[in-house]
Amino acid sequence: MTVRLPAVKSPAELTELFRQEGLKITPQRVSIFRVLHDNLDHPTAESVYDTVRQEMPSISLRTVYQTLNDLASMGEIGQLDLGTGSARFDPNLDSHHHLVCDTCGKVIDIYADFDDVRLPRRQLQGFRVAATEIVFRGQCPDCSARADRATR
Amino acid sequence: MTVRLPAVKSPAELTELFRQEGLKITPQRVSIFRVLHDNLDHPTAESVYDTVRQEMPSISLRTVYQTLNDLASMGEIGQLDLGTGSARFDPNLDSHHHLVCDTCGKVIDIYADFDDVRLPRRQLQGFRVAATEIVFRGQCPDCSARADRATR
DNA sequence: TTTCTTTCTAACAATCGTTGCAGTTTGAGG
DNA sequence: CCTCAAACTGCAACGATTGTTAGAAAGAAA
Repeated sequence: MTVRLPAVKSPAELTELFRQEGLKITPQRVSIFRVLHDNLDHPTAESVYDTVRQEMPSISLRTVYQTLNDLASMGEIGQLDLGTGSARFDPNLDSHHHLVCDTCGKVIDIYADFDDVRLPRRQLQGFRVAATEIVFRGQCPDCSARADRATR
Repeated sequence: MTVRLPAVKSPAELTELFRQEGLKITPQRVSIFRVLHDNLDHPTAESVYDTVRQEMPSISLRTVYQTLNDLASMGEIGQLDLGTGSARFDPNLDSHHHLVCDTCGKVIDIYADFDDVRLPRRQLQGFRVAATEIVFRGQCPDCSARADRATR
């Protein structure tokens, strides 16, 4: 098990990338880039929307989804489904794993390689494995405390 | 890494369990029990519905959801969200992991304990981990073949 | 700068999986 | 049988996400 560090792309870099792809640079997109860069969390489309709307109240949720999907298909951000109802976008591209609170939905990154999580060929049955995701599920300290209080 | 075997509960056992809980034994429920028992797959509510409907055309999708949720909250089946659009119910309760085809959504059980997948306390930050899920993502043999054919 | 083409955005409607609700039906104990 | 709480059905509603389209705006060319 090895420990590593996160890494994200800046708004300027993303802007340049869009330009190279022949995509237009709009204030909406730049705003979204900024929010993603300032956010090491795992925001939902809705939460990016809420943040962007503070500086650009007219933006539509549709545009946020569109831009996040574009970024995801360009491979610039990741997309997670952790069973919390809505998809989460992950500005952190490093291969990493997740610690999820089943009570409040909070998500924490785990930077660690579990080198021995490999399947023997016999179990693969011809599958080509492209990625291995590990999700640790449980309760965050806040929710644990709240639960303890309720039981008393 | 250790290898183990699956296990499921029979319709009779589930019936008995419901009786003990004071829940009624209805033909709908028994039908659903049977389908789950014959199914080592990871059916969606919709697919259980389709199967049950063959012998009981009048059953409603609502009832299927209801019963599956009941079973899940009694801890008799598991519930998975593997990002394939809809929730999957897992009649297999043994702790196990999953191999998912990102193209067609097929899910295969992996019976193996990865004993060394543990988080050091320093990374836990007070979290209580209740379960560890490992998802291997990739392409199943069928979809690989189809993709190869398309590229040629 | 003006014009033109192309792409984007906003608004709205539609879809999908799932759940809430209201009225009707039914299993199980008396 | 009867009764009655519990379960069933059908449908409406809901949250997340996507399709559509008219109008606006960006970038290129003149």
